[in-house]
Amino acid sequence: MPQDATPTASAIHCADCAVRRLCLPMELGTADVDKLDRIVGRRFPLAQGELLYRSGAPFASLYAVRAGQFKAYRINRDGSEQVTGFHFSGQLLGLDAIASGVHSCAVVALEDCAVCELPFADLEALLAKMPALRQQFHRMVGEEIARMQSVVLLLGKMKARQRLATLIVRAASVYEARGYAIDKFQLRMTHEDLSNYLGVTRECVSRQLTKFKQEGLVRVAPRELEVLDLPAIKTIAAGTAP
Amino acid sequence: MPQDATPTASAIHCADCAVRRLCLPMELGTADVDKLDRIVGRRFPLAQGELLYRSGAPFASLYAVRAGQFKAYRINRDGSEQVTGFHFSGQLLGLDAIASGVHSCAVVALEDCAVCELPFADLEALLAKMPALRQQFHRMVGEEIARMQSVVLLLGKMKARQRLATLIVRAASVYEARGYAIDKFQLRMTHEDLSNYLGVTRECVSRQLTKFKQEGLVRVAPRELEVLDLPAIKTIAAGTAP
DNA sequence: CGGGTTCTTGACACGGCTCAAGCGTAGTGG
DNA sequence: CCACTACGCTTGAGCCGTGTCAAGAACCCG
Repeated sequence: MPQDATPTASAIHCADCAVRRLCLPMELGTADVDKLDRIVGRRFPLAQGELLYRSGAPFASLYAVRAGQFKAYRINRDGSEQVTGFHFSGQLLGLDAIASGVHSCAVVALEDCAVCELPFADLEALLAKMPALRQQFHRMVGEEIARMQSVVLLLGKMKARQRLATLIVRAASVYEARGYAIDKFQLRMTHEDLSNYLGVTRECVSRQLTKFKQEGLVRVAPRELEVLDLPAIKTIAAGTAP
Repeated sequence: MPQDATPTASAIHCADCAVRRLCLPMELGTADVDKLDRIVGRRFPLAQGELLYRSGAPFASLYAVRAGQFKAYRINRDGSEQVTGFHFSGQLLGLDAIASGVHSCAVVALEDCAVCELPFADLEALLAKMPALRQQFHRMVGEEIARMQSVVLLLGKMKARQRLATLIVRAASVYEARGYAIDKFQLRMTHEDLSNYLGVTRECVSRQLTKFKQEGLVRVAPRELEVLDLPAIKTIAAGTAP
């Protein structure tokens, strides 16, 4: 884990952050954002492949993603890896450790990223004083639970084709919320990670993608996906069409 | 949803509750438990099959389970049901609605149950004033997230046999934490619900249970399960043995 | 006792897993 | 600049676990 902030770190503030509308500041007033800004610890970059924290690390802080994509995963007893989610700018990382005080997941940067550290003790103290912040925090925690529930739905009920379609639809909406084009985006994760997350094999992801390609729904470039027919993919994701 | 508390409801307090060690009061001091006790709204029973709340209902309160078992489920667009979890005494229900303000799941009583209503606005106000309660609340929210993660793991990586073994192990630990025998317990849910939760078919659950029976690991009576060889089942659940 | 629900069991089909080989691209070092 | 390697992706063949469909048994409740 990197120990130092970048030289420009002190110039970055929540008030100017590109993703403040998606992050804890959300609808907070200027004064409240300032107070939040003051408890933020280090704001630092992570290079692709670097670990934000590893599984088993003691919990001290939450991390807000300012830029980039992350992968969260667990290591099972048998040594196998389970990807529990992909995380984007504006999201909070580390919520799963609040209960036990230990990070149950490891989190790794899928590209060059930037995060803000939120020492949990300070955040808790601030939550006590600021009802609006408390509401936002509970909102984000609730969103994390809702997100997990939708993953359960995906893994419990869908076939491979529908799972992949669902992932594409979600990726599109994630990029849309961040102001990017929804019809062409970069999938930073490998098929390996993708398949792990979707609960199928690498080969299966590859085959399903090939099918989508043949049906003219997507165009695939290395590490990039162009969505040609989002409505059709949405139909597949909804399960109303095969 | 029932509208009236039982005649004896006013006599019930958190301080005397059988599951206070598992619920929000946990390690709180007497004074703090009293304050929590005062914001608890209705404490009421639910008959088997009654809905605590339905999907889409506006969120106003969390519910603490005082006694009994619940099933939480979603209805997909195509009308199918997805069981998202089973809930026991001491657990908080409704956390998934904090983000959106609307319950995304419905919750139904699998047997005669009793719950305590926690108006969320009141709880929030109390959280601001009581650091210890805040900590407990965050702990329980974190546990919910961790619980969901383990479901994701189950659905994403395990075969049917391992899933069922995992469910039995968890049920045993749930009953143990509540002071019941770990080797003989009642499964209030139908195979239908069980299979739905585990992401397999009814028939598959039945077949796997039959196998366990043949191997001398369990004995099955209607709606009841006797665990004969918990260590063996734990081994299966861990994935180290088939 | 009777009617509906729940559970069991069998036969068969199919989706996805496994194993294996081949391909393309990026990065490395001579 | 071009092997050479490493890694990720694609594609195929065969098999196994589950889903599906169907029938019957057991159970529960009125």
